[in-house]
Amino acid sequence: MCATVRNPHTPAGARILDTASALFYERGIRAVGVDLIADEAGTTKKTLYDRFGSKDELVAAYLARRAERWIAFLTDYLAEHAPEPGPQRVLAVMDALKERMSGQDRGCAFVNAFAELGGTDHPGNAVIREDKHYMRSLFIRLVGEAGIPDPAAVGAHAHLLYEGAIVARTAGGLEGAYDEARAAMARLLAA
Amino acid sequence: MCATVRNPHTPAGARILDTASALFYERGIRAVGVDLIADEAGTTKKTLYDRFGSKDELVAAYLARRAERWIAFLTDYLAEHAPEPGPQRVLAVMDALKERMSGQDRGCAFVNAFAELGGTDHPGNAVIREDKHYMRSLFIRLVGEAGIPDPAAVGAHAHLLYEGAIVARTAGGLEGAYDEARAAMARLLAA
DNA sequence: CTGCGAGTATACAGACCGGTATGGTTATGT
DNA sequence: ACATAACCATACCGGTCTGTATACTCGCAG
Repeated sequence: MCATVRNPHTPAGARILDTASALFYERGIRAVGVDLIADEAGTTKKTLYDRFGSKDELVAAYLARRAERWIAFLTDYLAEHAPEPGPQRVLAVMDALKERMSGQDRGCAFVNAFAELGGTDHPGNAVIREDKHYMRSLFIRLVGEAGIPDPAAVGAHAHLLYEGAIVARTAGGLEGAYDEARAAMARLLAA
Repeated sequence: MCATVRNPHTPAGARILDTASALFYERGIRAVGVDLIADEAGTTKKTLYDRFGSKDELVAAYLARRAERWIAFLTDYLAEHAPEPGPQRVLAVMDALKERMSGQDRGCAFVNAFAELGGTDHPGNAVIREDKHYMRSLFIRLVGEAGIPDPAAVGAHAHLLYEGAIVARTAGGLEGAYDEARAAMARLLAA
């Protein structure tokens, strides 16, 4: 029963998802074939298709897990470094981002995926939008909890700085982008 | 003589570049094959390779011309709508962006290209960085000419809002992103 | 009139793509 | 003891990928 939905939570399935995630992020989705993924994961294409059904669904699983892990990291980071509401808690999101992205120069996985999948009916597109909307509403919530007026607008502005920083740092190669975005955010919150 | 450098400025060469540009932007670089480009341009692969040498060089030509045209559009827009230095001239960049991107929901061509080419030695990568650096220094210059203190920092902040707006609007599907970025920019310039 | 650049048309090479088929092995739980 | 899930190994399918080869036509400038 349940022929369409597979269970990827097996040792080989985990290896496949780990390998695919690294390769997709590092080289791009279309640049990585299923043969390579199976090879690098020390398994076979048969197992890959038994676990995930198709490359598209594997891509969607990659994006979904990446979003899940980033949110978990961010939540933990905020709880530890900025547990109290206030402007510092908003700025701590940028600190978390900077720490998370250190050593990763391939930018935002969701923006990159959008570049390859956008405009199609690929199952990954829903995950991409979901991530952006989550970050947007997180900023709005944090700004509101900080007692800053007009949190919908100011939170949106903070979110734009967050997104812009990732692009500027990676595609633009501008090394100070995360610090700049944090400074701009502080300025906006104080205005 | 001059075997490596071809001259793409011929009728068929122009058709190929036009067709390739539209397809690359709309569907992504790796998703579009040279056969399709030649077909849609009403010519042959032979001619494509005679004019551009390789797909990689055609991609680089696509990016270079896109940057060139955007800068020309932006320069004209500023000269017409905000000829005098001042904060309004900085904000006019966002107006130009909004007008330019109306009807185009596939985001920044350079960010998209970075998603597919980043981390390689593809000739297009230089064009990508060049564009981001141009926009960065343009913002710094405009902010400086407006007489605003610390133009290096404030210009950088404006640039981050600019980049973030494109991502939020396209990958994130957030329709008000350009207006939000303009408002945030005004707020920053006034602070 | 002749040489050349530009273009058309078609076929091919060699690799890689996503996906399927067949068949055998091992571990586990009933 | 027997089914089942998970896995490995290998071969294959039709299609597409970038890039090259061959051979022809046309217009133009020296």
